[in-house]
Amino acid sequence: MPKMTIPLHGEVDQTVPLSVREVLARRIDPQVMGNVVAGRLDGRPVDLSTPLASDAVLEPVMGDEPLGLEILRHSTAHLLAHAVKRLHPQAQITIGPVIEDGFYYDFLVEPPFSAEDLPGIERVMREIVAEDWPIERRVMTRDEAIRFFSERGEAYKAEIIREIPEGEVISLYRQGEFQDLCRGPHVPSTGRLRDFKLTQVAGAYWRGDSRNVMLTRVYGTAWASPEALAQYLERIEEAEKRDHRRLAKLMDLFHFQEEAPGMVFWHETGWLLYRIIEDYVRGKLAAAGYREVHTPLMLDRTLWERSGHADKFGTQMFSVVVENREYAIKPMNCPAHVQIFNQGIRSYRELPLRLAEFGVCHRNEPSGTLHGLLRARAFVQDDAHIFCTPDQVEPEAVAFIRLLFDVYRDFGFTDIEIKLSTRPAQRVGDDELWDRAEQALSQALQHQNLSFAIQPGEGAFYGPKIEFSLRDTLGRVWQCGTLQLDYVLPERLGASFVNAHGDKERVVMLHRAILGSLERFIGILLEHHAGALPLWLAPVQVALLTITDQQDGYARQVARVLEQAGLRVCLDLRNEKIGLKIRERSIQRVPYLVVIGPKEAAAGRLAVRRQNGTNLGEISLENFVADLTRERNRRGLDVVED
RNA sequence: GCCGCAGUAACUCAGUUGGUAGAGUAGCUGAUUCGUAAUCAGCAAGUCGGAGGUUCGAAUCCUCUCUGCGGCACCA
Repeated sequence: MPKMTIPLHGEVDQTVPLSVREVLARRIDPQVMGNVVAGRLDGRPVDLSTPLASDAVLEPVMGDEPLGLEILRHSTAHLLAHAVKRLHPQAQITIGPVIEDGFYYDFLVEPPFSAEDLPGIERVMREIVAEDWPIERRVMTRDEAIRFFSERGEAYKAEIIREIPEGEVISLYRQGEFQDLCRGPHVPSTGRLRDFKLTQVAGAYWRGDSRNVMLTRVYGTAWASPEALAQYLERIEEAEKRDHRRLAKLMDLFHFQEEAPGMVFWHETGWLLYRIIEDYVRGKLAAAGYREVHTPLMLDRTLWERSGHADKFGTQMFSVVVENREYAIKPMNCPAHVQIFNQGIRSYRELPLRLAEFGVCHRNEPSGTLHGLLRARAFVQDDAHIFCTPDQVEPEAVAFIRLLFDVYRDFGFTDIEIKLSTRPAQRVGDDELWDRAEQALSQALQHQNLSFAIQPGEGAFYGPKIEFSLRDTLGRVWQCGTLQLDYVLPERLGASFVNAHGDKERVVMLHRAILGSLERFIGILLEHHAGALPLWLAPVQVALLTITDQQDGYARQVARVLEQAGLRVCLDLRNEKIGLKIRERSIQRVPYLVVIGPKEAAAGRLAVRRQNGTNLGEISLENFVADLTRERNRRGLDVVED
């Protein structure tokens, strides 16, 4: 409904104060009133029960607008806590905020809930809804509130109240026998909460700190209508269908197994995809003046001590002991690249020197974090280090950002988030150096009219950095690209050059990656496209499907022509029905399926259909090759014209 | 690493209170030569993640351990 604004002049009767609900009910159709969850008084969200004390401007807050949904979800979080307390009076309530698409509530409860407890909790929630308790606000002093919760054994609530700043109003909301500390506002009664579902349980640390106790977190979702709830649940299902680990099985790309946790077994088709991407980036880097190198997988521990990695990340490095020497498997390539830079005496004339490497890195990621390709222990980055003079930092940054956007566009990603992380409290280098470094990076971004967020204090101790994140079709954000300025590593590993005056000068290093880990990027790509990769990336681009063995000869000829045009072809001559062949290749996400029967063989043509089921009808081989070549070469710029 | 859950045939899963494992798909064999998302029949297939324990007897109960899944913390 259109936003309604009610100026209250003349509506407020000082002797008998009206509530927000009463005033709104005078203007709003009773049926519509059922969707009003709260009011906005001079722009401030308030409960419907709020008495109107003075003239103001009042608007209704509908359940399906963003603020209204937030209120619904927050009230549903209270409902959840209410149900939990009813089932487990000894449980302690802590916090229950609204999050994207839902809410959660953290409890201290022994033993912790498991997923089987959710239906029972949900049942009690629905009972409380049926009881339709009014939700009432009241205000307490700090001491009253602390005493109130302490007496009820709610130590966490009391702790939260102690930390509320002086002068802030402390309000509680009551529904039946349950009361919770809350700023509000809330829906007027529990009967208003209908379209919700508890989705999962998980452990979560009190205050997000792993040194604290682990609480039990219950996640839920709530919406303004059954349709909206159903739509959300469908969206979740859709996302599950896109899971890259599931797609990998269907498409026969890779697998994991117990003996190599977090490390990928790439199958033939998956490795083909991997090489397509690696070769593409390799070409881009070469064109941008990078030199590709290759360095050892493991290096003596002493080098990592000198570089500072052993100190900071030692526990996350794999190591091997042989003949009393300890080698650390590299978690990154940079110290090795410095070794290459350090061979001989470098002149300023050689700078900038850009060293790239597709080297396998290993990081002992904590076991609980592994997640298919998206968080692996062995991976390859499109990694490179630029050794340059301080003056070259900005132009190098500009060139890098251009290259990065070029690459992202080819992969079909245009929605990029940029964050600049500036000097942290713990850092090395003087302020003047940091001023210059931060300015070089931010000017490089501004130079290209890119908008970016600043994350103050989030830079690495050795220099500021820019992070580039992609937003995929499901709206999820993935950090991929990075550009980091580093003054420390050259210092620690003694990397310098001779400047134009013949003096030795410390070189500046830029760490940079565009895709980040190739493994992770492939996982993102698969989920982004639901496995249906753009033509240029598809490991198999065309499947030729024969109707009977009478067409084998013609199909072979067609395959040869397509292969000569540089297309990746699968020739399916099996004695199977065409329906089965189409089904299998569709599941494998082959972009183009070509049916070859007696008709096509006789006419020397092709019956073409897309992976998504669109039938393109009969095409000549010549036109087919031309169309596909064009589509392939367009890469990310392709707009499929159906 | 922490909390919860799970691990049964190549894959997806079923297997009531303990009584020596079952389906669909894939595979193999045979038949079928077929027009746009599953042709039919037969056969074969499992130390029930691993180790230990309880028991006359364990996929099932207990302990330990590994791996995976969902979160949390972490992510150079």
